[in-house]
Amino acid sequence: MRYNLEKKPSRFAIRTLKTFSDTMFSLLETKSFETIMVSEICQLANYPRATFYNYFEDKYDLLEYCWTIIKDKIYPQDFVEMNSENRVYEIFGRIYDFFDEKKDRLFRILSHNPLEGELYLCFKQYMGSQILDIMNTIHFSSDRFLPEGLLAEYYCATMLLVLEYSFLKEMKFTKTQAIAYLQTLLKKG
Amino acid sequence: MRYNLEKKPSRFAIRTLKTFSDTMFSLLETKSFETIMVSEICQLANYPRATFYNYFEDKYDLLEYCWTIIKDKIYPQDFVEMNSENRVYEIFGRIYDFFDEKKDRLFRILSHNPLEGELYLCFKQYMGSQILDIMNTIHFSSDRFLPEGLLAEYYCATMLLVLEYSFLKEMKFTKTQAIAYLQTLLKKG
DNA sequence: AAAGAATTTAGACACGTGTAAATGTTTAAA
DNA sequence: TTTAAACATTTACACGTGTCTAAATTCTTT
Repeated sequence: MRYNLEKKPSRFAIRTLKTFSDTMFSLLETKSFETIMVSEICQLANYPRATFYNYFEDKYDLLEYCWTIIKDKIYPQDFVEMNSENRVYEIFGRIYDFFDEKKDRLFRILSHNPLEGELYLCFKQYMGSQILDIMNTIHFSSDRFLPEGLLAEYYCATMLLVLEYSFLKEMKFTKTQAIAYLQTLLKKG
Repeated sequence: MRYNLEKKPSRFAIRTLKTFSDTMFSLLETKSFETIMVSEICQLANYPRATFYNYFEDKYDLLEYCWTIIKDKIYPQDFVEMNSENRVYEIFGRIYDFFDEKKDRLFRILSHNPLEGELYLCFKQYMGSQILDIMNTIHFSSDRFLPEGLLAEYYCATMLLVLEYSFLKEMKFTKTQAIAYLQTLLKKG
């Protein structure tokens, strides 16, 4: 990201960032991320290429910015007050709800972007890093045998797996089904 | 892959494929995959760029070919005769041994290619797809509640996680440690 | 409303990529 | 040894990328 998101953005920046991310999202409903070109984004957004590069390193950078917009809507700040045990399932449930809410647009995008494609990988990676951050804040007292970091990554990977199966592969689990599967895998069932 | 690996390769092809993959491997010990250019590979391999493109789509394609060379050395064909229960740990053990054997070169390569880099991702993805293929041949009778595919992916992801921790992150588990951790996570411990 | 700061713009540039056509070279079989 | 197919080489080209500059425009602040 070339533009500094920390400081208060100018009207310039707000307008430009929104235009570029909107354009990316709508392009993704049209074609695969691989075939989307910076020039194309700029043409649709009615900005010269130089402006694009004022804000983003490349198209991957813009994509990641798009995910951060989504994230702000998924993760409210009230995780800390929950008890450790149920936090995993609470978080999982929220992410499930978010996906469920946006599933129309999600499926439209995925119809052009296969599971082996770049978009899918980038998104999965981003979700993973976000969930891992949350998992790392949880102290799992139950299991002293395993290293903490390993356990956090294990929880994260398993959550991602069930989410993936619930929404992105052929089978579409309901929320209760998905949580039951997660509990079984995490041996709480 | 532009070159058809199914048919019997000519002397030309054998020589060329080996030269390119050797060059890639030795370049990876020198610098990051991101900074390696096709032109650079060709210069070191003493082949014109056009020859490269006769064999490979791009540098990612060559990288994947490099993995297939490694794979042939990891996976002997005698998996089928093992009983389902222990096959997971047997496979895990073999992959552990393979990594352990090659760890010097591995660390040299990783010193130029960080965990967030392309090389690491590509490799992980390739290992994942290979392990998943094997897992899908195993029928897990114990758990009828969970969908088969989900279970296979779960085993695959968990194995990858422990391998990653054993070799690629700061902590270096011994083989028995690693297997014990895997067993605990898969709730057999 | 005006000065100063920040942003946008247009165009040119060097670079790596991947393709295509024409031209040599090697291979293996008759 | 000859011959045709397969392969390698050379060369040239079109394309997208990312960088940079200086001028024009828009925003912010006073």
